[in-house]
Amino acid sequence: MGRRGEATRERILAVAEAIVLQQGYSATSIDAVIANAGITKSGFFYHFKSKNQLAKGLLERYVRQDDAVFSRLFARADSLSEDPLQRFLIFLKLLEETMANLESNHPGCIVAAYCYECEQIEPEVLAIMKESVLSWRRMFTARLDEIAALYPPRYEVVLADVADMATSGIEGGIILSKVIDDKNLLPRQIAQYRNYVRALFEPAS
Amino acid sequence: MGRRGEATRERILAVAEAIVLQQGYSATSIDAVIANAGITKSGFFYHFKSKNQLAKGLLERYVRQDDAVFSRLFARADSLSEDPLQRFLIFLKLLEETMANLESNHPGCIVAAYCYECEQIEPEVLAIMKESVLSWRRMFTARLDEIAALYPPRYEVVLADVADMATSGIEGGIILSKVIDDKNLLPRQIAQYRNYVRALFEPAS
DNA sequence: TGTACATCAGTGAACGCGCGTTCACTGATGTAC
DNA sequence: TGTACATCAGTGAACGCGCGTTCACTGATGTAC
Repeated sequence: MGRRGEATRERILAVAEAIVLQQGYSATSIDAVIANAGITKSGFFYHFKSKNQLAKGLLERYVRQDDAVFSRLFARADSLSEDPLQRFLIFLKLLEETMANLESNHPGCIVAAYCYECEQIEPEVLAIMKESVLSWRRMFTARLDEIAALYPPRYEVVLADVADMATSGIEGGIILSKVIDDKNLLPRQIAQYRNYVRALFEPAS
Repeated sequence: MGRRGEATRERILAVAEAIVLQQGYSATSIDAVIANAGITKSGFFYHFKSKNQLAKGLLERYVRQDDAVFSRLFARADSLSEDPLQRFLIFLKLLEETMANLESNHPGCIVAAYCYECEQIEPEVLAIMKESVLSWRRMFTARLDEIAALYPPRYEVVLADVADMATSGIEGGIILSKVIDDKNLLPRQIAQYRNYVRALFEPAS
């Protein structure tokens, strides 16, 4: 695998992702992908042995980009405060702003798209989805552990559940914002989650 | 439209819903539906003029059943308390229990499934989806309005956003519970939302 | 630096299967008189 | 109550198109000597 065809592969993935998020994986024909990528069908099969390998490539790319955004925002938040609660709240604010600054609706999450077509997706790819969700849980839980050590939570909660609520709220927010076509809905949902984190941990003044 | 074929129509819808929630709408072939429903292809087209009419029928049926569950739980909650906040909290507890008592994972939401295949769905059906989400918003907002009139919220919030968070949390919870295959995740997410409502409105003791 | 060969990054044509839809039909049930 | 007709609730066969995949090929780029 040299580096000559990398640009073509990336173009295929970018084009395919946009189609998958609007048509679903099953309804995304290779013909539609190659038409938009400016390549022939055999060219496609040079880069991906099968359509399910495309599915795998799309997921890996999505998760990688997602992780990059989270890392960037957490790094920025960490540079602005020493307090774990403030760091997390700043992160959520930055995430909210990032989502608010998208030119249009969030295009969607590959994990959620595949989730509703799971029998079309190979077990190997489903396993990657599961691992991704669990890694998001670990990432948020680690932050919440630090917070809870300093600020005892207002209610008895399992911190993994509070962590999942971030992912869950984003997934749900994306769906609602797509369905009612309101690009502000997702950032507003993130703001609600931020309120919850404040309410849980912020000491009564 | 007599009542003789009603049972067949319902059987088609029930069978199709299960397939759609696991394969997606596009990958749900009429062949698969009729095989499970024990009917011929022409029999199918007697009940539904096209595949997209099946999509419409599935959505209408799903929303009707969903509304029935919400109405039932709200009626039960209303019978147990006079206080609007307590009523809403009881409703959420009942919803949590209902979801926890499902024998396995929540099978999924038709609105969410269609949302990620929106270009395969006719505009008329997409409009019904939007209207459904907005009706859920109205239903929850009405409750929250009553609550906020009695209990001033802890933070400045738009009540419609708090209302959306219920729907959003359910949609997100369904996705996560399917992806990591944990049927407890959805009820636990509802419990988190309940915590948020408490934290927002419950007066400090 | 030139040549020989290997690999990379594709092309073009063909395949067989499954899909949604149509059409002419039919037996069972309901309705009018 | 019996008969004539209409509608209901389907059946069975055929259709054409689009799909994912394969195969034999090819020109451009890289590597060894």
